[in-house]
Amino acid sequence: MTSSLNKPVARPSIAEYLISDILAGQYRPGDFVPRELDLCERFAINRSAVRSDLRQLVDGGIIERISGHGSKVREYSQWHILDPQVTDWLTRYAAPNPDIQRQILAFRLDVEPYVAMTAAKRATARDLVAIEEAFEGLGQNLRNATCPEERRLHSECDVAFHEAIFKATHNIVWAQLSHILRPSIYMLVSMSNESALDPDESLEQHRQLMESIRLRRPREAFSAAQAVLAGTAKALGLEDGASSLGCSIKHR
Amino acid sequence: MTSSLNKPVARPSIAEYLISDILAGQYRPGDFVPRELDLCERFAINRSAVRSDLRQLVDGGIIERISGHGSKVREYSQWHILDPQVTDWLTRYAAPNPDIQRQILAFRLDVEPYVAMTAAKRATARDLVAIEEAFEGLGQNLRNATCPEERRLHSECDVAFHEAIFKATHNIVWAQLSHILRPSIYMLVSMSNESALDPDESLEQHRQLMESIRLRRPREAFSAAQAVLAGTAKALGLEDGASSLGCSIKHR
DNA sequence: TTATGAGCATATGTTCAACATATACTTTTG
DNA sequence: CAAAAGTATATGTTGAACATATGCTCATAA
Repeated sequence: MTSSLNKPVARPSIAEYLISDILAGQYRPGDFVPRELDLCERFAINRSAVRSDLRQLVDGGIIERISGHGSKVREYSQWHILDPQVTDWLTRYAAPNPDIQRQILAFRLDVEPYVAMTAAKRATARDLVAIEEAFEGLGQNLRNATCPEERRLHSECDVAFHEAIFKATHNIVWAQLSHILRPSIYMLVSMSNESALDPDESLEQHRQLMESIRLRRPREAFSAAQAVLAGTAKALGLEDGASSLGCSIKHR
Repeated sequence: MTSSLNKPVARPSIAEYLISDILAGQYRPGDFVPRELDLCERFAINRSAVRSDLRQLVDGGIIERISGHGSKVREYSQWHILDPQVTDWLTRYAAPNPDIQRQILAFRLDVEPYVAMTAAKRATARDLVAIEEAFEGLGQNLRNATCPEERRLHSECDVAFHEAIFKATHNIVWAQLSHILRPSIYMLVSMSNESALDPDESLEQHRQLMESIRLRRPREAFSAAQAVLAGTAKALGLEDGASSLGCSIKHR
């Protein structure tokens, strides 16, 4: 019975422990992590569990296993940063590399205006409901920036807002991509919401984006999405990189 | 010694067997696949191996495991079609759903012109080498459409061509996305290359795309990429869906 | 002295069997 | 007839034994 209460807590998996150490610089690309048997002893679990966790790291492109030798940390560029699991780890266990932040933001700047534009053409009433509900949540959890729980809710709604727009394209690839990007987006909005920025302005930008989609004005939706992301970039102090990349979509 | 020769052949994994049966309609969404012990007996392997393979299917979002009950096939919409493994299975074991083809093509129509445009702005000499090498390969394996091996090579080069352009954006997210899209792109180019279409025209379209990137003409690259994809759509007989979606990028 | 190969130490890869837990169905009892 | 207890059956977890791959050491011969 009590064990059922402990279960949800879940042991911080060895994967998470190792990720944490890797991101902290304890093990760097090219280094070898401790061998399986040492990990077994250290965490007092069996080898099957260790190997299961190590496999997660392999799937994420984070380590490379060499038979009879050990598990080597791969170069950062090899990591599967579009793997939801990997991005989730990055979100929780690292102040991610600013360069990675910038590149993810640059990618969103490339992509989201188009997604918004497509959504403006194809969104159904049901899609609008989802977008609107997320927007309501944004407004409700706006003020109490002091409470961590409120902040978390606000970020969740922000993510849900963007996710609903992806879904409104009615293209499975975009929809799936939104799932993949979810942790990345969460990371970016969390960080940007912590920054000191006018919340009312941000809310207004989101509102304009939503309205453009509702009124089926693709070009306005395009611009509105750009504005929202520009706000995020500004909050993160990444305007430079963002603007230099933003040019890739200012051609309309 | 001989075993080392047999290894590369590899047993068709249970995952592949099940996928094949699922795609053939043997097991449909909502159905349960045979239980683990039956699969053990059927393929004469141990349960660990079976479970390992089933886990692959779970990772791909294809089945859902219910403790104490069985493994249920999930709805197609739940499948992780951006997972390279999944798309690879789809490529090899199914004449994929035409609707999925259309949506993937629609996605590429949304995305690749932008990727090409960005590549035209940022491509280095080294990037151009990769693009050019792939293009050379395209030309060399053009004529002998009779030989399956030549056809395979041609498709490989086509994929490499697109992949090199993704890489030339110098954005890790686009680069990773190219890896994820790789099997999908391979599937599409293979099918389009089997269709009767003027190979010289296709080659010329690729050449124009390459030249636009070399000469740093983003807007031309944008149009050229559209042309290449339009050719693919035409070859697949998907012009309708493609054009209805293509409007999402005809706004320049 | 150096290059090569056999053999050994060590690490990961694979398989197997036993036990734990979760779910569905059946039976029993009020 | 309904609810609860019990049972059957499936998946989940664990631990040990064995197989294979890799790197290192040492002996031997050119």
